Amino acid sequence: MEKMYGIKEIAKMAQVSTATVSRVINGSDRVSKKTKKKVQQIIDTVGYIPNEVARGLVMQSGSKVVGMIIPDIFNVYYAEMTTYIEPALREKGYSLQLCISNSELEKINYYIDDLISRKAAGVIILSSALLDSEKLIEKIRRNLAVVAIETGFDGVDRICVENQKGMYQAVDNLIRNGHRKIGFVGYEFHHPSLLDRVNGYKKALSDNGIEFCAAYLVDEGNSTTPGYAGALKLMDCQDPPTAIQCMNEYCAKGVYTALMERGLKIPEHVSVSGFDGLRDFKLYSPTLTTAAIPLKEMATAAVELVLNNIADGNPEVVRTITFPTTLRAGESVKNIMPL
Amino acid sequence: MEKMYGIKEIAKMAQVSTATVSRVINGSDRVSKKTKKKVQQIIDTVGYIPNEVARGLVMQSGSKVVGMIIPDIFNVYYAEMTTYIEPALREKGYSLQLCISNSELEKINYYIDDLISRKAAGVIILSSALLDSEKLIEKIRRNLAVVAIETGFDGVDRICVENQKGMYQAVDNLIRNGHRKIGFVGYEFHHPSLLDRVNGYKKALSDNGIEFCAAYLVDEGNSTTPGYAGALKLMDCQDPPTAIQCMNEYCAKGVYTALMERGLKIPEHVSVSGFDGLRDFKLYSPTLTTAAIPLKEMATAAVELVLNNIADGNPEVVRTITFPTTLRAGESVKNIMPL
DNA sequence: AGGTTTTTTGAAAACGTTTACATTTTTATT
DNA sequence: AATAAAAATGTAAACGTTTTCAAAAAACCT
Repeated sequence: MEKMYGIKEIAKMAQVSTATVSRVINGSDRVSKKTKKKVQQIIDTVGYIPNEVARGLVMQSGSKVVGMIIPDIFNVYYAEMTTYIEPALREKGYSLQLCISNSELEKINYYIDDLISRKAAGVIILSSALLDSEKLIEKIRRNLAVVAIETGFDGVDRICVENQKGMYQAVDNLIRNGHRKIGFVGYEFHHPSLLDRVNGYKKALSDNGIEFCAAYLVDEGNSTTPGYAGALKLMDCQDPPTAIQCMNEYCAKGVYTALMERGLKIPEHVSVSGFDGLRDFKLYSPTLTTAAIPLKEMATAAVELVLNNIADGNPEVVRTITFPTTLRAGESVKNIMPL
Repeated sequence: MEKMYGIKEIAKMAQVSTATVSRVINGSDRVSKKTKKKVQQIIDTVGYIPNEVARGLVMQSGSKVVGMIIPDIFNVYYAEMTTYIEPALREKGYSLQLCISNSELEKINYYIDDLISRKAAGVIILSSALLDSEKLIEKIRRNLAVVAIETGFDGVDRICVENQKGMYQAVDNLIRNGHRKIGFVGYEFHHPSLLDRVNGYKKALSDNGIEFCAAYLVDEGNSTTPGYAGALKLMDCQDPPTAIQCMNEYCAKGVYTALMERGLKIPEHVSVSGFDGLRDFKLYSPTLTTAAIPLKEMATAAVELVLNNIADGNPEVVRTITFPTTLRAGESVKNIMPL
């Protein structure tokens, strides 16, 4: 990693001042065609690349980096988010610093300090856990443009999903297909969003005059293994449900496996309905009827918002953008309505 | 995003010089206990966080950032890599800049320039495509500590997998279980590693005196959908194979689905064998027999190597570290050897 | 006390840029 | 050809740190 050419060397070679070189680099300014050409030539031949660090220092612009704090890149929900956010940022000239938090407050703290000290321009926070450190939020707000996606963070701009309404629709759809015994797999409280979903389930039932049955609500966690276990548990009820609503698609995955192993066909024997609409699960067979979250739109909105906040500073009064889900019909729900 | 305290403000408040404050911040140096305490107190109360940008500039240390260029974060292979690499870097005080390339050379070029201009310390490159831009590699080598993982990059330190040997073992295992009609799903040439795997398959056959049958080699791509199609194609042979070896686990996923849909039990009717050993696919049922790549060890080695190169500069003569695979027995292979 | 060593501190340069302001050159106007 | 206006260029300060070197203060000897 030998000594790089700097603007000074370029200036000397071109026999102009560093100011002129700087102006050439940054295009815009007024430089004569002749010198511009001369300087550009030298820049090209030596392959000079401006030092963003120095630039950031003098311009007080911070480095054009946006941090993204996520619990886990392995979870396809976050992976898909990342897939959308990174290009959107890059398009605007920003780089993405990936920060994997495991939902640990300590790590989040570390990353925030890191981003601040690196003069990152902003941060997008995704978290599956409720965070409520007043001090942390204050620190973030003072130093970074910030937006949170579906997170318990209060006091910063947020991108949200209509979890309750979405779940209501999904369950209502089951009911409209004649189901009245509807199990719910994947309950676990560690995030308000999840609670909202369960409330949507309950509300759909009660609005349709169906009594909530505790045995139908399986609360063993919201990933694949609990989904698997949950489906088995439901099928072992003395009066098993005819349909299963899942907290998310990880659960649905487990439910599919469990039902298949039991020799129960979807949707002939049991209907299944999901939540999230992730790209990775589109290959299910039979295709899953699911309440799809507009992940891409959310990602775009988050980037837009954070860029806004970079430009204008975080707003005094926080904004919340809420996205609706869309019920995407698949083959996993059967109409059992008596004619 | 108000004006932050700088070292100057701290110095003024503490009534010392900036040099002293700097020394306190960086611990090590010789400062009297009294002043150290005084300064530290002020730092703590105002919540001063040093400006890494300025620090990087004067120290010529570059920013403590390592880029990671990957084709696609959605692919769990890369997601799992990322999961291991990020914490390993963080532990050493480095941040990860995520660069999603879609295997496009143009984007890779962009990211490299970006990393260089930001004075990143190094870059870890994963690529599913063969890259051979002499000029690009030269530029990388001159400006960044670099290591490539399983990539066609020549001329930089590399982390590799014994693809051929691994596939040989996997297929050999099928043969030892009595299979002689062995299909291969997922062939697609866009990377040397994949070719190596196919060669391993062929070699295992020939070493065991089994003639290679072109109809058994399905080359429609190496992801889930082609895996699905490939399995159907194989089963439609007039003399279908008794076992299917997959290029990777995405293929295996498709194969599983296809066989299930055909009502073919694994391993009773058809044995299936995979490659990669990714965490995400451990939930398969029946569990997949697979040639597992030591992803975590590779990630650790990559980080170690890149840190070495950050410290000592890229070596004159490139190093290659090759990792063996491990055959992980699951339930997907049945022994049909006649007794 | 006085001198010597050691410890602690500060002043100022340096890192690689951008930019306000001043100066020089070119162009336009008469 | 002289002058005014516009365009191009250069000088030097600034960004927030670290660090070298020198100076001041403290500690230790006789």
